[in-house]
Amino acid sequence: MSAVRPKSTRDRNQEILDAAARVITERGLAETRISDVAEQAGVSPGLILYYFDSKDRLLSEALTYANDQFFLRMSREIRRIPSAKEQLRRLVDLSVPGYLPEFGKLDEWALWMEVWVRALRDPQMAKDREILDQRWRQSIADIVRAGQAAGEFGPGDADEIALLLASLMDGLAIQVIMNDSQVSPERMHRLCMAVAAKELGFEL
Amino acid sequence: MSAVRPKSTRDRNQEILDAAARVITERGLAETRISDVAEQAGVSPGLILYYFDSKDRLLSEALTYANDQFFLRMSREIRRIPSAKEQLRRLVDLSVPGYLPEFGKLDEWALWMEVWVRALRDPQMAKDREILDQRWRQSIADIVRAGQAAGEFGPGDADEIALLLASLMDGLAIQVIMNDSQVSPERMHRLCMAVAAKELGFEL
Amino acid sequence: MSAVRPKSTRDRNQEILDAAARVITERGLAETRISDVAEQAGVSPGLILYYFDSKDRLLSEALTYANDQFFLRMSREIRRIPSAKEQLRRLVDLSVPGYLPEFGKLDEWALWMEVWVRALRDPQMAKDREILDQRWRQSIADIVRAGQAAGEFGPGDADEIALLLASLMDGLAIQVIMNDSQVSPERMHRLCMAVAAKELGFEL
Amino acid sequence: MSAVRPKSTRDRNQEILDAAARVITERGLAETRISDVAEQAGVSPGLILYYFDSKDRLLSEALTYANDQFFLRMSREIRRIPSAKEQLRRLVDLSVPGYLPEFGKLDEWALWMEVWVRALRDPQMAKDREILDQRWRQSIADIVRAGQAAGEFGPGDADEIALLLASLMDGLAIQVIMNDSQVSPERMHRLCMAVAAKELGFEL
DNA sequence: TATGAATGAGAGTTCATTCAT
DNA sequence: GATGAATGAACTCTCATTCAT
Repeated sequence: MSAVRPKSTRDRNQEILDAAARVITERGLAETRISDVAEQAGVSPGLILYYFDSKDRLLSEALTYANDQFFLRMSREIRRIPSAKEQLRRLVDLSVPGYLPEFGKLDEWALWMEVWVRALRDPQMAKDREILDQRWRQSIADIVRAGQAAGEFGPGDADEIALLLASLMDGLAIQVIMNDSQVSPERMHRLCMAVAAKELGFEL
Repeated sequence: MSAVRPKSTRDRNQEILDAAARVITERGLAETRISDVAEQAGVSPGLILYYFDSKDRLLSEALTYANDQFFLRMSREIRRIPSAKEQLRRLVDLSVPGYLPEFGKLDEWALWMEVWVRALRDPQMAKDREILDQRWRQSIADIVRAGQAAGEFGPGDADEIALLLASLMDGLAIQVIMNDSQVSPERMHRLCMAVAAKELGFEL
Repeated sequence: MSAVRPKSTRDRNQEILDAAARVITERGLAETRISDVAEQAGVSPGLILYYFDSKDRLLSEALTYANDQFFLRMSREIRRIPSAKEQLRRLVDLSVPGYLPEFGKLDEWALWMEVWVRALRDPQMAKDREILDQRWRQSIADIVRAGQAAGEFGPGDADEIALLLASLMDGLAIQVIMNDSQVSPERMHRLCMAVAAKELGFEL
Repeated sequence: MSAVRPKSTRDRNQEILDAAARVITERGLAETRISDVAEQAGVSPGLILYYFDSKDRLLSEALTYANDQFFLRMSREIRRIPSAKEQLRRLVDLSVPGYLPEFGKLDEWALWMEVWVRALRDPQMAKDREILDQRWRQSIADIVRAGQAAGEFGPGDADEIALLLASLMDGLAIQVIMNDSQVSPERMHRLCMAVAAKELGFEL
């Protein structure tokens, strides 16, 4: 009934983080101002600082928040797939920027690269990044182990293979989101699956 | 008030680019001020703008310049090694951050990551990055082809293997320079060489 | 660090324009810095840019604003005078710099000259100047027509006479505010009235 | 024979003043940089300061120099005309900006307006301006007196009439060079000649 | 004379942050 | 909770001026 109802702290927090992630994706971390985030969130710049103590805090939280969201979405989706091989394929599908037309090219990876650069000098960010990355590799390793247990994959050190695949995807994704003329999403996808097939001994 | 002996334009240009690269490595692109570069170069801030029309121009040039320098140094060194396998090993040695104690950990890779982030929104940087990256993959592919011609390596698409190795190194290096507790320089080195050995059919 | 009680946007706007006009009058357009205006207005330099997007914008607006104020003050005063001849005399009184001891010599005319110079290259200023100038000549022409209707003045093209008188005052005022030793305020006043009397056929 | 021959101090001085006048006319005093003048003169910025002690000095001298040149050119031309009435007409012809198609519209007047603004706060410029202006009015008065002596003109205070005409031309010229839609060069010319005819009792 | 590298003193502008309302 | 006026600390960039060559 009331025209303007104050939102719960929790809602506002998320709204602002969402807005921040969107702005960072669009303009890059360095070009993101508090007022941009405020505008995107439809609130005043002052309110941003009311919820987050400083710009730095806001941006850090936004970066990990967005990555977290991505991870959760992907996990939820993959958990529903019965075959490990298909899980792996879906994971690659979703990780190759621009491979699935329904997802933007930049979105997750651009943020992820900002995380890297920031983590170089921000210890908290570095810590967060390590956690996120290990969780990511862990979930790949889990798929590998599940596939091995199910007989879908051959033997091999799951953690080593996970590190290989995760790193390869990182390295290739960089070039894909840069629109490198020689590294198309399709080529990235093919190479990732080829390496996975070779390492895990399955047919493509 | 007091003028100092002028240097040749060419020298100054390089001096300033060197200084800029050093500052960017140390503080990060976002935290690099013109006055930092000036101080590092031992000149006045005004002079920086005298040689480079704007801060943006300076930083862009510094990034590609530094990468170029790295590539040339590595090429020169590798060219002197007779065996392709040893060339590859040396290339990995030099690429793994912190693997050789005589090289700093950050240096090249930190700059390289700044290039990525910047290239996302700066078309000129994007163009430069693509050129640098292709040259890099090319030189790996050349080693592969030479090794195949010499019978050191087994068959395989040299360009594909080069892309695989280059991307893998990119992805792993990120984690290594982040001091990821699970990805040491040694582990990165081992994994790169293992993949190379497997793909190229040579003994470690 | 310490914030001061905010004023209404409208008030602040006028305060700043007033301050700017005062500073321009005192120091000249070329020597007017944002910080001068800020100091004069008793606020921080940042606030000036908060209200006016740029220094240029501020100065342009200040110039037309001040001229506008002058015109309104003069109009209000003249409207109260019943006789056209006396209206004309009062208009000349107020226009001759330094003629009335209670008015500063520079004030309006110095600003007006800055408008001229700026209008030479600033299209917006040129447009504003034309409007202000035509309004000014119009109000002289109106006095002339009223006097003719009332039989105080003889016949003649009111617009032509207005242009003559306005231009003559412009040209003379320049020399008066320059303190030209041969063109005193009194001489300017006498000459203007003499020309008016001759053109309009009234006794001084 | 020698490729580059140093110019005489006198020549260089004039070249630089000419260049400065041209730049000021084009860009306005406020936007004139030493390097602009240097470029226009085809020399290095350093040399400008070698001939003129400071930017201020240079600009002041350029302004009076250009005005001086204009006055001398006009005087020379008028002296050759036998009839005072025709002398006066020619003087008006040359003074109305844009009236004679072979002369630029801005040129002299734009510089002259810069003189006014600068003279407000620069005592030396003020002194120079007064001299130039009195010389100008004097030469008009001389024509008037010559015409009266020759019986071309009726009686009247020559100095007063000169002041009237000079001021009227100043005031009208401002509007003409501003491209005021209601004050064309022709209208200015007509009005000046009409006032002259009325004051001096001659037929147009 | 002439050049142009080099300096340094600003100036405008941006923007995170504060705080009265 | 929410706003937005206000501050002030940077920072980039400009430009007159100097001076070794």
